[in-house]
Amino acid sequence: MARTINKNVKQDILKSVEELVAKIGVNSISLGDIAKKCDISKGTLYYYYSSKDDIIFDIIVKHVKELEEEYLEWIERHKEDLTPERFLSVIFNKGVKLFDRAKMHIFLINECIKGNDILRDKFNELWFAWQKKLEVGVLQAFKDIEDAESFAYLLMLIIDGLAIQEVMQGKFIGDDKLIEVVKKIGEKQC
Amino acid sequence: MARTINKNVKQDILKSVEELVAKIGVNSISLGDIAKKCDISKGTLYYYYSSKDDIIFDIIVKHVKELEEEYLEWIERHKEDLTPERFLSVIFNKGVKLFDRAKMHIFLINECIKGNDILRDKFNELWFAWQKKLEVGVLQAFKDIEDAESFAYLLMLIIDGLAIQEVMQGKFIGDDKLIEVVKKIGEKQC
Amino acid sequence: MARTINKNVKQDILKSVEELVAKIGVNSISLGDIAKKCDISKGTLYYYYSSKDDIIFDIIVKHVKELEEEYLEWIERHKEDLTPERFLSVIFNKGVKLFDRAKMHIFLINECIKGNDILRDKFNELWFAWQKKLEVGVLQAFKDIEDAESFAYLLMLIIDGLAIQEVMQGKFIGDDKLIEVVKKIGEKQC
Amino acid sequence: MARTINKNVKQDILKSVEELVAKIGVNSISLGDIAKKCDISKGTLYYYYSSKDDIIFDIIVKHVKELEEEYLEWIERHKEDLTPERFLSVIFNKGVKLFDRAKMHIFLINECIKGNDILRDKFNELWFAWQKKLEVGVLQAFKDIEDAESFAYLLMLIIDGLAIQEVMQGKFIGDDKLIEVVKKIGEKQC
DNA sequence: GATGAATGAGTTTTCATTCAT
DNA sequence: AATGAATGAAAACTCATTCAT
Repeated sequence: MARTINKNVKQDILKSVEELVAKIGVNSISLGDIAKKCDISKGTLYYYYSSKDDIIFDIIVKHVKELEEEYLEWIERHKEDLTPERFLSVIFNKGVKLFDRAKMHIFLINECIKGNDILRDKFNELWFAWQKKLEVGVLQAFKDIEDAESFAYLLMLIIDGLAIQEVMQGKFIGDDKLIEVVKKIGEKQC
Repeated sequence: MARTINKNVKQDILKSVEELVAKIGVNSISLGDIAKKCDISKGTLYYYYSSKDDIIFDIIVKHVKELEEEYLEWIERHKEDLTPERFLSVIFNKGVKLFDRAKMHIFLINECIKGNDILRDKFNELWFAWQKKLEVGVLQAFKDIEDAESFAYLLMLIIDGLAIQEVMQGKFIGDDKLIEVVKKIGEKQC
Repeated sequence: MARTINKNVKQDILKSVEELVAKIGVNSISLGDIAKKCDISKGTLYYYYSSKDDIIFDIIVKHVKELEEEYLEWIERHKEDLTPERFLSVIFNKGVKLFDRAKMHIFLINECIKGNDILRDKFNELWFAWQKKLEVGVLQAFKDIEDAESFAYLLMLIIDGLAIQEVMQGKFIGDDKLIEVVKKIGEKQC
Repeated sequence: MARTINKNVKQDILKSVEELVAKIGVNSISLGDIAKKCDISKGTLYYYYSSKDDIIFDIIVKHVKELEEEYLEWIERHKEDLTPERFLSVIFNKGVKLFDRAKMHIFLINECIKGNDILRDKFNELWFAWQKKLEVGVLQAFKDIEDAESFAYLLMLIIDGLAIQEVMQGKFIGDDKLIEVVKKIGEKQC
């Protein structure tokens, strides 16, 4: 019998899992939790996904795609007045935090490094694609930048670092100070 | 009265767990695995530690302490010729990576954010203490630095970001480029 | 090697176990708990007692003996003015409750019926001996009593029933009412 | 493995647990024992009940409800000729004993007092409800009774006491004598 | 398409008991 | 006389997965 997959059910599942992952992490959610949240049976879950890993894979793709899309949208809206401050502000202050996905971000990374190479490679691929798009924004915001690629890379590191800070609820020095420091990199020097 | 715990067994356990955590992550190791690796019974494990969390707690303390110690040692050895390049090099290239603890670092963070507040607060406390020590190094390496605190904070973010990169085996742009970029922050500008 | 048993240590153990049993029940206390409360090692515990059951056995003997002694002492003190009310009052209101041992009483009974026949027979033997002594008190308090034996037996049932009420924290009707009801049994009727 | 669909799995479990509890007590039965007796897996047990306490809770409700029902049925059948003797006889001789549940009764009480307040309150609630129904029987059997409430309470104490006697296999004086003694309470006095 | 009963291998944890010192 | 390190068997509980319906 050929399977006819109902897209709506799949999306329902993903949305529910996303919420659960963001709350309690990948390892802590059981398929029972997911089924209950979706108001479907565990059997149905297995009709749409062949394993728990399968679900997580889809979540990762969705997560990075959404981060990217929301970023691109923002850049598009502000392309006229893209000052370094505003650019860095959206990256830092609103970056992973804006989308309220810091926790999921870290949880997913953790899942990737537990041994699932396919998952990890997919995440890296998507992450790298985003970095390339970040470069475009960097060039727009910092006219005099010398090495936009390295700068974009640095921003990605900082985003990951901030995600960790966010989930760890560490002492944050404040956006203004952070922006002030990083801004210098893109500015002309003597 | 006062229990004299066999230090060797406790250290044996910690070392084994460290290796296992670095290999397969906190959630993936069972107490059975640990006991087998140490060649002791599960009962003995509980003689030394009252729970799995207890063990992880000790691991975290050990992990951050060691990172700190090795860093301080390095700074001490190089205090005569602490150029910005060398300083950033040890932080970035050798930071978490040097000690081959990136994976454990991320795994431990993940463990912290799963809901164990005590664990998380301890990690934050230790991490903040290290940041303060980093500030001292920053001041030594960058004579003209304006805001050493923010810079040290940035470095911590980058270290976390690099740890993620390391465990995810993402495309790394190379230390030289990264150092070049970050160095600018500490330099005088027009 | 002949064992030289230190009476004081044994008494220390018994006292501690008694307190623990009264608080959390026989099954819930571990030898570790006992050792900690006595401030001795588990090994020492095994020097004085060959098993957990051994300890419980001693506790039971001590428990019933003390109940009996305190009762006899009280009867002796009040033999001059032993009204039915006072007698029933001490049996009911102060019976098991007086000695604050209701919980232990029930816990011990439970232990006995779990399969340990030796324990059970010992308890019964002691309990029956006490019943016989109760009969003497009954005869003193109720001059016109017809069947003192049955009455004493009834009192034993009530004491057990009250012990259960006590530990279950059920709704108690009040001593006065209970005394009033039971008193009738011992009184002349038309 | 042959999967035999059993619609009455929950009832099977309860019945098996009841038998085991009556035989060896609550603490002594493991979920493994139960599963084996029901010929199901431990997993299945947890499919129907979320914990051991959950099972015991159901057992308690069932136990008290059944005691009550059988008593009410009996009263209904004998309402025409409810002499004091017959009434007391069914309460004492057949009360807890009749239904062969004395052991379970005590075991359940013991479970309640070990710290499980919810269990205890439930038991008390049910027990009190039964006492109220006993009062009705008392009024029917003893026309001249003054304080039916206290008398019913006394009967409850005696039932508990008899349950203990039963499980402890103590020396029983005989129903006739006990009935004779208690009967006096309900009779007119000078 | 969808279900939910059933599973079994896995997990963490407890604890009475032993024994060399 | 006393200890405490070590154990192993058993406990309660979890959960991804299967499959007949």
